This record gives sequence, C-alpha cells and structure tokens, in this order.
Amino acid sequence: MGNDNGVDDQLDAVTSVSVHYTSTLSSLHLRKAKLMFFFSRYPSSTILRNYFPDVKFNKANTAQLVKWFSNFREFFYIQMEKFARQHLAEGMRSADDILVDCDSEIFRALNSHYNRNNQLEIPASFCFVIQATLREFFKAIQDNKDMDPSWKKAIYKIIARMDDQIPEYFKSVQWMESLETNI
DNA sequence: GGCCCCCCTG
DNA sequence: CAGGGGGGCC
Repeated sequence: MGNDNGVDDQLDAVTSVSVHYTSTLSSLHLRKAKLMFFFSRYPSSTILRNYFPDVKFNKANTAQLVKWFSNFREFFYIQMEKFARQHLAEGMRSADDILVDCDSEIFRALNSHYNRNNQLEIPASFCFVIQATLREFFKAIQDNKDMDPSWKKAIYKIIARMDDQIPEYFKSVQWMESLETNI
C-alpha cells in the first residue's frame, strides 16, 4: 500500500515539517480531543482518524480515543441534567426561559473542563447546543419523562444531530503542538 | 464476530 | 479517564 509504518518521520503534506508518528495517545492529544468536543459530540472513528494525522492507529488506540469522547459526553450530560433540575427547583416554568451564552454558569463549568487554559475561542454554536440540550432535559423532567429508565435516549438522539464541522486547522500537527506552549 | 454506545465503577 | 459489562446493529 506504500504505507511505511516503520518510518518515524515523514513529510506533513500541509506544513512540510517532519512529523513524529506515534501509536501512543499523549496528554496533548487528549487536550486537543477536548477542544474538538466543542464542535462535535459524536465524531465517528473515521473522522477521528483523519483529525489525528500524527497517530498510527490500531484497534486499541482507536477504542481509547472513541472512549474519550464517550467520557466527554457523560460529563456533558451530567452537567446538563444537574442544571436543568436546578432551574426547575428555582421555579422556572418554561424551557424557553433558558438562555445560554458565554457568561452563563453552565458555560463556565464546561469550559473549565474541556478548555482549562482557554486555548480556544469557543464557537457560538456550542452555546446553542448547550442551550438546546438544557431545554430538552428541562422539558423531559418537567413532563416526568425521567420516570422512564431510558428517557435520555431521545435527548441523545437530538443532540447527536447537532454536530458541527471540526475546523481544518485541528489537523495541523504544528497547531496541536502549539497547545503545549500555551500553558 | 466487530463496532459503537451507554452504564457503572474506581 | 480507564475497565468491564450489557445491548443494539450490520
């Protein structure tokens, strides 16, 4: 196939700099994955492979990367449910009253988790996704749908359709390494 | 079987 | 976050 996996350094097609290939996901890869979450909550394994050009993928590290996003989603949804219940407890009546922007408490909670060092300017679309998710949880709980053991499934389905395109620059190994400096 | 997702746990 | 288990889908 002309795919020399034994070679450590090859030329990056875009930046023309040498890329060190690895099969081990680093803390930098993790940091980058978290930033990707702002755009996509449900990236497919093929998309993930494309966005980590410096990784020599195999079954194990692919599963690991996919698992990361699963963990990201868990934290995300737990926060959503918590805040939705909080709004109900505070007497909010309509889901339409839920408005999320970059100053919202829920936003700060998520930002500190996925974007600790503020290395990325969060896309407005993410605030919209948070707001939509919050409203779905709010309505479901308000309608007592949480009595159903699998009541969250319907919400997951809706949110899964709200993924956005991940910017191309995420594919740049050079960009990823710049995240290391910005600590 | 293999892949993916969620749940629960530590 | 990683491990392990369960269930769904092709």
